[in-house]
Amino acid sequence: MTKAIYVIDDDKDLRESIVEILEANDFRVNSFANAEAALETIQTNLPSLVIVDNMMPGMGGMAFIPLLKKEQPRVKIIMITAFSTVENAVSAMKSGVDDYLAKPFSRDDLLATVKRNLEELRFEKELAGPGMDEALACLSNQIRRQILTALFAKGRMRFMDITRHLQISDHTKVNFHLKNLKTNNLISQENEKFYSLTHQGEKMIDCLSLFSRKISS
Amino acid sequence: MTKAIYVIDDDKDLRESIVEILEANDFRVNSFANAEAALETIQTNLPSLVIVDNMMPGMGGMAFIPLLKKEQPRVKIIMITAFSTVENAVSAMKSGVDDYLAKPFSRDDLLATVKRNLEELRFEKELAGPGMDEALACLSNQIRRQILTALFAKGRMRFMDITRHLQISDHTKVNFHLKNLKTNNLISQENEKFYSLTHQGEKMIDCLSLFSRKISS
DNA sequence: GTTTTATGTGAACTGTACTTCACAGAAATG
DNA sequence: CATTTCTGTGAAGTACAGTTCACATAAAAC
Repeated sequence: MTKAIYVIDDDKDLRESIVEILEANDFRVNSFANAEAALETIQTNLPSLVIVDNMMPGMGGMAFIPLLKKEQPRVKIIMITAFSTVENAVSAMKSGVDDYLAKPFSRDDLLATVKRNLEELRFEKELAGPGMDEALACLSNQIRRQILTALFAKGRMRFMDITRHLQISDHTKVNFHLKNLKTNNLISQENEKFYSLTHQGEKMIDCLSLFSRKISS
Repeated sequence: MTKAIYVIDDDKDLRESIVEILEANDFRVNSFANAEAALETIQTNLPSLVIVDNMMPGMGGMAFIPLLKKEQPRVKIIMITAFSTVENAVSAMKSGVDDYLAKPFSRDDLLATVKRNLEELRFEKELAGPGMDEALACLSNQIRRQILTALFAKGRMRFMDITRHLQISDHTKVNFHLKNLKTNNLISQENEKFYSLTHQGEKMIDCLSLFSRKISS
């Protein structure tokens, strides 16, 4: 379920040639002759990337960007500029333009720019994902990491075994962190007794080990 | 700078044969005929692993363990048991014994057990390291991750560019997280203007990307 | 040169993570 | 059966992370 690319340009020839190039590379494209038309469709079909000419009759590209961002904040915007001048580049950057295509541009320029921005978007989405906050916060506690490594080494342990292994006098503290780990699906409890790592938990051990190597190197 | 292994056994023959095996494998070994002698030395030369017989005249292995743990909480303890009975195994586990060697044991038994426990220790130390807490806590915030990915994509950005890119209205919030990232050496600021990723920061991007793949898989 | 934008600092406030304490039923142990 | 150990829950308190607000100075724009 890849999201759409919008192409917005009043120049029919250029617009159709862009659409043709993108569709030949299996992108899903919607094209519009002006910004107003694009805004009408945006509610029903959110784009992940927009290619827009900054010089257009009616609403120009610059006026269009804030409205677009309001509907789809994470969209990537590529602006087509007639002359690659410094002034509009700076002001457009401030409005949230992510990339430029200076006319004239080649087929390869277009494809490279589009692909690069889509890749950036994928990357940003990946790292902003909702699970990341919880997972990293869960691992950012030393006691919880110690529980994970203990379970990794011993395989399965009972509650008080873990508590003693960590040399923690207050067992309720351990219980707190165990619940946290269980909530995050890193450990599981069998028969109301033995705690052990889940598959997710084992993967986190991998991550942590790689992590510490990166940090110390 | 590898830490020492203590061998504590009143049986002179067994003790010396253990020492010989370990030293032949390049371990640094201190040997003692009784627990009291070991405790005298422990202050000046902290062991990372202790092999102790549980049946000894004077202080037995069981009484020795809490005193040992008090001095060196993270030490790994391997207990030599005459008969591998269930009862003392359970009670010793509760005292913090990490592993057993049931008499008689082979040279390979000994070496495998020692190596396994030292490896466990190294692993635990690695993941409990002081830098891990801060690094993971730093990355557990979505805004900070977004800053990192933005800097990764754009290379270098000014303060307000970052703020706008994240669509955050309150710039002081961004400043807060920037300071945090700077404190953790993930980003740096050149010429009082441009922020960019440090080498550490780039490595964290790697980690995060691997991390998200592990989580979603 | 006046105004706006950029880039911050420090204090107050808020919410969340973590700890500690008091208690309590189930299980094991003697 | 009495007692200790195991395994928890829930409330209260504490520390820290994160937010928001008020303000301030330097640079840029007009």
